[in-house]
Amino acid sequence: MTWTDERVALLKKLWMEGLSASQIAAELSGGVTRNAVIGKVHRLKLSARAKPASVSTRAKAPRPTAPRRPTAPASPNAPRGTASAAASAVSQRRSSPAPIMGATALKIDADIEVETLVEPVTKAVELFIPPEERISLLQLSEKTCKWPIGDPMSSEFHFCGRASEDGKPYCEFHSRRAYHQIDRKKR
DNA sequence: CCCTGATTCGC
DNA sequence: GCGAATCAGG
Repeated sequence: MTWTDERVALLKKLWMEGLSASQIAAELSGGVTRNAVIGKVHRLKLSARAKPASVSTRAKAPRPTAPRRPTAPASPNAPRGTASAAASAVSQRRSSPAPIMGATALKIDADIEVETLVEPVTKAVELFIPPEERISLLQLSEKTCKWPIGDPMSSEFHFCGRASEDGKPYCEFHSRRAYHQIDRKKR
């Protein structure tokens, strides 16, 4: 398939409406992949989309230096898994499914982070952790699941604490809760 | 594992 | 110009 004016127009429209590249690819007929969409979007120089304002930290140009095209169709080899054992420093700043916000007044500014502080702790906890396994904030380590459970204001508040594997911040169960799309539907 | 956009570079 | 492969991140 080629990029006809119509297809490009639709691409622009959908992209500006905020649809993801894969969604747009699905709309456009012909085996168009999301990569094709993204590539086109870049060529059209319209990757801006509906940016709120500022936050244009575009400092991300890796430049791997290594050749990218293997030429061979499907290489059984997976040159992945590079160096990762030396992990060590476990940066654990953001990405907390539930807000830890104390009652203290932390200046929140007008950041977008706010949305994150809204729906996390819906109703009851979906996973019961035996009291023996519960751990407090101070007991968290690099190998414990850091999924918060309960009301931060309550004395019942605790963290999952089960083993988190491979440098991940959460155990397998909560890793899904954290990353996997919950309502991947819509459209 | 799922997904997102960003980038590179052979074609 | 195109887009698969790859990266980096949630």
